[in-house]
Amino acid sequence: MYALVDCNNFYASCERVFNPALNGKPIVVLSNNDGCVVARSQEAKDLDIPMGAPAFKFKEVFEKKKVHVFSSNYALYGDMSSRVMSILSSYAADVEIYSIDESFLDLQGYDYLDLEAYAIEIKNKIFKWTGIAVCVGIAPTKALAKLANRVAKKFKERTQGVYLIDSDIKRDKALRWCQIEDVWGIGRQNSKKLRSYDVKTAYEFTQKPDYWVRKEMTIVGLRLKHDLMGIPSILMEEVKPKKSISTTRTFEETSSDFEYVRERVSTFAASCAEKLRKQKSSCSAIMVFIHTSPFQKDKAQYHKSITIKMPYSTNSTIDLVKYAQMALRQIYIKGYDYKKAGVIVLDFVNETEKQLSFFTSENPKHTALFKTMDKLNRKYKNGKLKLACQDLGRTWKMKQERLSPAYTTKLSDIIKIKCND
DNA sequence: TCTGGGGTCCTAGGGCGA
DNA sequence: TCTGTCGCCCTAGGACCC
Repeated sequence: MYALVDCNNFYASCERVFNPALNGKPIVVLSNNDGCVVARSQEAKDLDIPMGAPAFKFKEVFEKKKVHVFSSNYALYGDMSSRVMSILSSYAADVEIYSIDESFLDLQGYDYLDLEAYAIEIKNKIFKWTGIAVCVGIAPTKALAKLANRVAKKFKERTQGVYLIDSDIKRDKALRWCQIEDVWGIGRQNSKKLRSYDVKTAYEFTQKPDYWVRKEMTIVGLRLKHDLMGIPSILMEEVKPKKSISTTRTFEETSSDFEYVRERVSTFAASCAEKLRKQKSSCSAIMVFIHTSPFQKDKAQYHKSITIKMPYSTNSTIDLVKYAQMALRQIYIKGYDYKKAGVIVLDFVNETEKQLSFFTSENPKHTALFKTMDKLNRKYKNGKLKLACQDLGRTWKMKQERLSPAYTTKLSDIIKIKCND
């Protein structure tokens, strides 16, 4: 059996833990740059504020309905997440951290326990120790555990936040209840396609023949179908090293100026280089993309990406910026209004296992140079050392107008309690 | 005025060597 | 030596997740 433990309205719950005055009030948390709604409390959901709603379009609703709006506070959410995950690790030998707010627990060999009671214990301990409410779904496969969790969340009163699918009858009942677009792994495109074939529920999906599912939805769809039927096909995953690192941003305004885009791409490449050095890796390929705003439909659209293989693997900011600019020159076309760009680095090797190239290699001085630069940048966060091709006047900071304190990770932000004696 | 960012996996189709 | 086929690798693009 597998358990899926999922935190309820995670970002909103984190904000509430240290600010109980928010209990019962609608809360939304915005994405980077305060762009879209990425998390909502139940009260905000009840106000029909959709996931992904652009914040500027809902400004009036927020004011009118007294919605508490927060910028993403990743320091807080990351720390709260690791507290929850560390509790979970004491309940199963194999825990797969699936995302910041959910984990799968492999409960094979735990059949001698009363699994429902076990799940209630997990739920209660997490709430007691962190203040975060979770729901637990337990089933013979991961996709069914996801579904069980959905049932637990939807019928919280009846299930007390815990639901077990442990019989064919319960499985069929849940599958018939679950709309096709709500199935884990069925996205917008696939649900549209399935609906066009009159497949409306998870149950109807499992009734389609294998060859049909394989043909329409590739091997991924077929694995999902089997998993939903109770045949384990999506297995626990171990922590794998990263295959790519990216830095991508939407611009504050559109720009057709090459120099502006070049500066942005250089800064993104520099950021990737820093992330690479942090995890002690080098990369040997770099991908750069640029595109116009898909929302400005009246304007000419363009999006293009290019991958460049480098002659040696490197994590030097100077090298990565050089190759990123080289890539940009190949895809940039004058006359378009660009809105977004990004740099993705690929093909990693361990920093210490770099393959030497016969003709060209990384300048050995760069290693020492960037070691020092990283050290200084960690120490003096406000006076960042940069390359000259980056905008030196700009302290690149995303819009975060409604950021809550980093209660658990910054000494100056720790809550102070007044004692009246 | 203002619509996120960071990932993974899979497939089709072309190039290429055995 | 020529040609066809198979399978591997690579890339771009699309789908999915949170």
